Amino acid sequence: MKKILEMLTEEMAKAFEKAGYDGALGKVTLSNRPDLCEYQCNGAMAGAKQYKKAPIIIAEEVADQLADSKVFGEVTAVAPGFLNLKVSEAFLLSYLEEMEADAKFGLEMPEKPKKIIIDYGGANVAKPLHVGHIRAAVIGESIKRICRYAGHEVIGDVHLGDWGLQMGLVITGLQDRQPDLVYFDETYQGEYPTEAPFTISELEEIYPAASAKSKEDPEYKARAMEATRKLQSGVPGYRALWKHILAVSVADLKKNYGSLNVEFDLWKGESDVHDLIPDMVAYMKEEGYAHESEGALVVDVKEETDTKEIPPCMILKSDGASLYNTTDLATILERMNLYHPDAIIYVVDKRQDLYFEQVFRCARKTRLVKPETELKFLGFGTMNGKDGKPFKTREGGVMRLENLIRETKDEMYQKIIEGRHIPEEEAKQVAEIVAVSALKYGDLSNQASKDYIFDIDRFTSFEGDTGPYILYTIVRIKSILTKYKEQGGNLSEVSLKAAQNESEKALMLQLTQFNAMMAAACEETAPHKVCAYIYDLANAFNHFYHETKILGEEDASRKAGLIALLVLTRDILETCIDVLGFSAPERM
RNA sequence: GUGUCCGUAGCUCAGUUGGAUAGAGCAACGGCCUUCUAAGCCGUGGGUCGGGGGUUCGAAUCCCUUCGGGCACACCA
Repeated sequence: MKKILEMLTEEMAKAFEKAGYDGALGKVTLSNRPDLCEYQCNGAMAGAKQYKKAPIIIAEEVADQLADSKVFGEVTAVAPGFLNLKVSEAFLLSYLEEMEADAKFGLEMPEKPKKIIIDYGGANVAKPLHVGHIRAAVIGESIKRICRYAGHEVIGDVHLGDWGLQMGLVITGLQDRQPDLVYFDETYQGEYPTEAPFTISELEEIYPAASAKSKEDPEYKARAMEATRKLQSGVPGYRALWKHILAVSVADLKKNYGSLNVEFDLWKGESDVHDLIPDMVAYMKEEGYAHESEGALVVDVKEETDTKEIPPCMILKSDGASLYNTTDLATILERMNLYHPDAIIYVVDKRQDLYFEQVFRCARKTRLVKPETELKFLGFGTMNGKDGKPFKTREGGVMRLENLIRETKDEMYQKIIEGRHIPEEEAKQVAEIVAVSALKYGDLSNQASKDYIFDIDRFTSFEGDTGPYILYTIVRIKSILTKYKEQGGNLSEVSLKAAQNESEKALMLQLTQFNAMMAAACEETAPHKVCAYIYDLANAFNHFYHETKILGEEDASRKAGLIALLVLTRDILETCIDVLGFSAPERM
């Protein structure tokens, strides 16, 4: 289904042509003076020079051609040459009817859907998620859902940090605590236990302790490195232990991501590509892409057009060990082999911009990807505290994601029971749903690439541009629809009617923008556009709601028309919050 | 130093890709509930779009310059 602006532009282009001007001048845009008109066309001014005519003359001539337009209800030429436009109620109604009948509310599906992999986890095994992980999770999840809704095939990958020295540290730390574990007996031949010899909270204690110790004690670090080596070379006990660590960790991560409605299709990690590295490195050497520099193996990635210095992409350290670049490149290789994606999107802290630029260039140069494969870096900004500096706990430490979520839920719960009489169980459930909306909307309503200030009081507020406000609006609609059904109404028997007043028309016009908005949000990977849209839509609805009696409407046909409008509004709002990654309760 | 992003109301942020009088929310003030959820709606005040120059009919938006800030610059991830 065409976007409404496209249809209006076509109509306007015809009018320009009929009046003897270039149809390309007929571009219609949303009005920036809603007090004067709904849409506008500035083509007359653009064409003034070309035709050596006063813009207002051109505008008037074009307006004359639209006198009996079925699309525009009102066209006025205004000095110096604006064409101020209002659409006809009949056209608006037909547009909404078509939208309503469409499964995607008028959003056109791509002719060739793309296969997209989104890498948006970055969680590390044996380490708890902290606030730094929330943006990747929230933004990545939303982009995944937006692209999926827009008709693409999207695979979300958590890409765990499950390999390397950090695992060696955990294993060494564990060995000190439980030296008699069968896993450390290298002569052991039997089956290993299926139960892990530790819990997630023990794991979370072990890692920081081991990490701290290795920094001051070189001997300890050497042991950890040896453990890492044994793990990577496949010593059975170490592998078995590692599998336990992975399983216990992943279960915990799933729980935490799950509490934010974040789900991954793939739980792959750095370990999955370990075996691909030797061949990949050999290939890069053989083909002459990689060369030695200061003892390390690197691939030059600078280009002549660069204005800045781009350091080479390092493949192997001077001690021959692989590093982050190596696994990232091997991961690209694996993804291409297994999934043949058209695009890979990395939702990562924007500080890694240059690093990913190097990796992408290296992947292209060494032909790990096809020339047409898109590698996209979607960098997000830092989450800061009210002081504008990176978010910290009151004590100054890094806050665990779990705690942040819990605090937000507690805050929400307090607000919900304040001055209300809601059963405790329901209040708790609602608090969870609303808290997730507060956190996610607070994050997503900002442009991803910018830093933003995390303000729990603001995000959990029911007033203003917040998640709870959006949910409240949806709940209001649901409440009316429920009552309508209780009064014997049937939602499947209602049909839209032409707008009868300004607030109703404004709401309808806002609804028509859905497809264009969603297409832009997908194209630009910009969830904040969805937020801005639903905020406007919620405002338009609340304005309309205030002025219109719905259940009290006496004309049954008109009432059914209003109900149909409510249903469509609810569906659009719920579709939008769903792609943002949260949902609305029935009551609140 | 090089590169890069940013600077819009007291605070937090938009700004439809160059259009009319730069918009929201919060905070402040004033109205609206015997009527579908007032967690709402309506209104008032608040701006040299960091500064300067340019491009043109027209600039918060494009170019140059300058000031201020964030971030990144090969053996971490």
